[in-house]
Amino acid sequence: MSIMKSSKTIDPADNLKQSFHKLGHRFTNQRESIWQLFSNAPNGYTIPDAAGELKKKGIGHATVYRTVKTLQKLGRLHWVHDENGEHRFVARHASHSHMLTCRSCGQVVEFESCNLTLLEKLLALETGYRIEGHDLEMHGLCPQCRPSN
Amino acid sequence: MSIMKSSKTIDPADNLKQSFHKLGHRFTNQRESIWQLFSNAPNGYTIPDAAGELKKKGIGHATVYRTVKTLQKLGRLHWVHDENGEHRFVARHASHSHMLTCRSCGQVVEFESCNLTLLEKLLALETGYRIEGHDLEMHGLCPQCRPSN
DNA sequence: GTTGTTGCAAACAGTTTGCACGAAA
DNA sequence: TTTCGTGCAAACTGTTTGCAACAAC
Repeated sequence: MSIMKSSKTIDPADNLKQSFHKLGHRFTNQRESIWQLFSNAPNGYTIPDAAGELKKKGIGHATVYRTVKTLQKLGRLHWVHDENGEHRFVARHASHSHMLTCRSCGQVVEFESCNLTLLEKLLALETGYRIEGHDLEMHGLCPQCRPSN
Repeated sequence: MSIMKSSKTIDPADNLKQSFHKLGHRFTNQRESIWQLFSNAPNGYTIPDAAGELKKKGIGHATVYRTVKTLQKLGRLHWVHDENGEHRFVARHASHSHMLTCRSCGQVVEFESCNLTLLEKLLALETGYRIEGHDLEMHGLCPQCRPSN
């Protein structure tokens, strides 16, 4: 059994409309375009870069900022940290997933498994915190960027 | 045996000078002040907030930005994500550690254990990546902010 | 004395906000 | 028709850079 993304896939694109409606938001052409851009970009985009692309379609950058925030809230976008610490936003296709990124070319691989529930329980016991969640990012070099030895 | 920070503590403050020298950097009063500020702040600071504090001592904000980067490179500072996604920098007292933050008051607890080596090996096998490291953050509510039930 | 570091100011980049117009429900 | 979303521009915040004076070595 693989630990890669596979099961429990998020509602496909045509359900995006309903996701917006559930939050009381409208589903506009702009919002669909913005989601399409990220969804088709395996390495994601920083917001300024995405706004640059979307400007070609006449979408203003303020709209991009506003929509990325909403898509984050909906769990559709997830960020990873660039080399320089910038946030790059990547489409998320599973309800709980993490990202493995290549520090050289930026390629992103999504994975679902993480054995952190035990750690969360221990931390809760030792600290008294109510643990609500975790953020995990893996980084390294992808097969193409890795020295071939 | 606790999973909290305890063992393998980083060189204490008087060795900070040597850490800078190892990288060919000078150890100035400003750099010491900046480290002191973070080191004494359990919840850390965003850079603008830290710069605000340090301005009282006549330290310019450009110096704060430059020094925080260096302290990061030295492994002395580590960031956590604020509620709004801002980076808050926290002093790190162990060579490998992660942060558990309270989403309400911002309190930060440092911990060392994380059982991620197995996951890293599996991911390497499945993806062909050479895994170089991981970033893990836990978040929740601290005992003071947690509803008392 | 040499060279890296600082503070200042200015430039720059990233993000948010106000508002009249337009589009979704 | 009502209300929310959009684009534009302006304001704002965060970050970097150039440079002369200064301090660490």
